[in-house]
Amino acid sequence: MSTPHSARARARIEVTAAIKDEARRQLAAEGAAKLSLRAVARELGMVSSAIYRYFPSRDDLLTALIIDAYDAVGEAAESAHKATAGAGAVRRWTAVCEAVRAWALANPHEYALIYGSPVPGYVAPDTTVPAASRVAFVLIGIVRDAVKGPGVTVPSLAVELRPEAERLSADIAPDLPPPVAAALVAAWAQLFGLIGFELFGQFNRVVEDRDRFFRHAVGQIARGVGLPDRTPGARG
Amino acid sequence: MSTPHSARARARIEVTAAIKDEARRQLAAEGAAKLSLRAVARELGMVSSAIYRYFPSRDDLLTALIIDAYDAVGEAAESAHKATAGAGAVRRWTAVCEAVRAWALANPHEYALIYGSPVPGYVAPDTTVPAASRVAFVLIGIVRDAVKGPGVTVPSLAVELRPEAERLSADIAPDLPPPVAAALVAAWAQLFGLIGFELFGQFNRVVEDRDRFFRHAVGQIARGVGLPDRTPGARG
DNA sequence: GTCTATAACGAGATAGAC
DNA sequence: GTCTATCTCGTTATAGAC
Repeated sequence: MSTPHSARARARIEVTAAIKDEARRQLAAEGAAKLSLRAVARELGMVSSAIYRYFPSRDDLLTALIIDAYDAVGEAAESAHKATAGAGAVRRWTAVCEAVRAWALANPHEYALIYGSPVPGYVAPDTTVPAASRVAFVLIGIVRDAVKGPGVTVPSLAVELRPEAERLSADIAPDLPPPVAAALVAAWAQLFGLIGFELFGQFNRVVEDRDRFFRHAVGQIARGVGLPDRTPGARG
Repeated sequence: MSTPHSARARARIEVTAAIKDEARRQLAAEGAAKLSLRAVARELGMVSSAIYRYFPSRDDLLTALIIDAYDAVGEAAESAHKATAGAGAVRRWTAVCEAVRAWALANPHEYALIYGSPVPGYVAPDTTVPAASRVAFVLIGIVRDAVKGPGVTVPSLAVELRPEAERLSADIAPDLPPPVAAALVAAWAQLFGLIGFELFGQFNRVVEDRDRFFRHAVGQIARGVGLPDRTPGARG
């Protein structure tokens, strides 16, 4: 019960990967709404009932694809974050945003799966939350580091938003001043507004030099959060 | 050729509206990808081929729904714009953004149809462009008016984005300074980032007081475009 | 001319018997 | 795991009612 086990385990991993790959192909071709276990099985030359050994339901396959997608963007963001260690806050912010955008442009259908319209009849389970939070955590990390140093401008905050800002700060980043936490959450949403508009065609016939436009826009967003253009003593 | 024509015309309008209503119901239930002419016809008690007298193809029905949705948000935005005539620029901006958000919350499936993931296999024809531009035109109008008066802060603009900003200004609003035009396009995308995140569930367990959060965030965005908090001599 | 109904095509999904 | 009978779909051709 030693080799058979590991051989079986290896086979299982391979088949699972093949199923997900084929499912991603269908995602691109037909959309998440029409993802069908039968079609995946057919394309893989297996019988439909065999798939259920790997994914108990269509929704479970969808969930796996969603988690994979969130992990992929998250990893792209984390890589850019590590690669710019020591740079100024706005530069790091921009690099991370550009990494997220680059991933989105390279994987538009997976982007649509996680940040686009909800799939009818599907509700994402809580298991997706950790993967879904990775990009946000990277952005929080950048701001957290910047707040430790000088040059951060705490944005203004209307009194009526104070309670919400304090709750946000306590929930997601206790070391951030509430106005910064609130601005950061808004910035996070705005970043994906830019990416979504480009990806889903709203920028067609409007924005042409999209690389530069994006870089400029996310820089503006970063300054809106209060990040300093240059951190004194930092490289970059 | 007087009464028979108008009676027929009236019937035609009614049937067309019934088809679209039923199609919208299916949009909400199954998503745009699964919108089916046959199902619409069945639910309406007509035979599938009869629908073709009203919509030459499934894609044409989709296009009609898309144009209707764009027109509906556009009208909501235009109403809010008119209702705040004479008020300060940030206040008008906020009112228009809130009207768009309110429409989106009230019509989530139609919002997803126009601002969410593209429908697989469907490409929107150029006929959708005028309706799709209405919200943007309202936002442009607010900024245009503000620029005529005092208090507008022209945002900074990196040299590398100058050509694109000048092109944008020339294309969409020749009377806006290029940095303002560029900031406005970014703001436009960011607005829908906020709405999309709320609607598509990214704010679940994150933002609670969403009305106030949204109002605050779009105010920040408006200031990023350079709009003055108060226009001297203006009501509001 | 305008509409509805019948029937059919080719393609694909699905359920169940075996 | 396979096969078949029965569904769905978009779309078209055709015939007839108003």
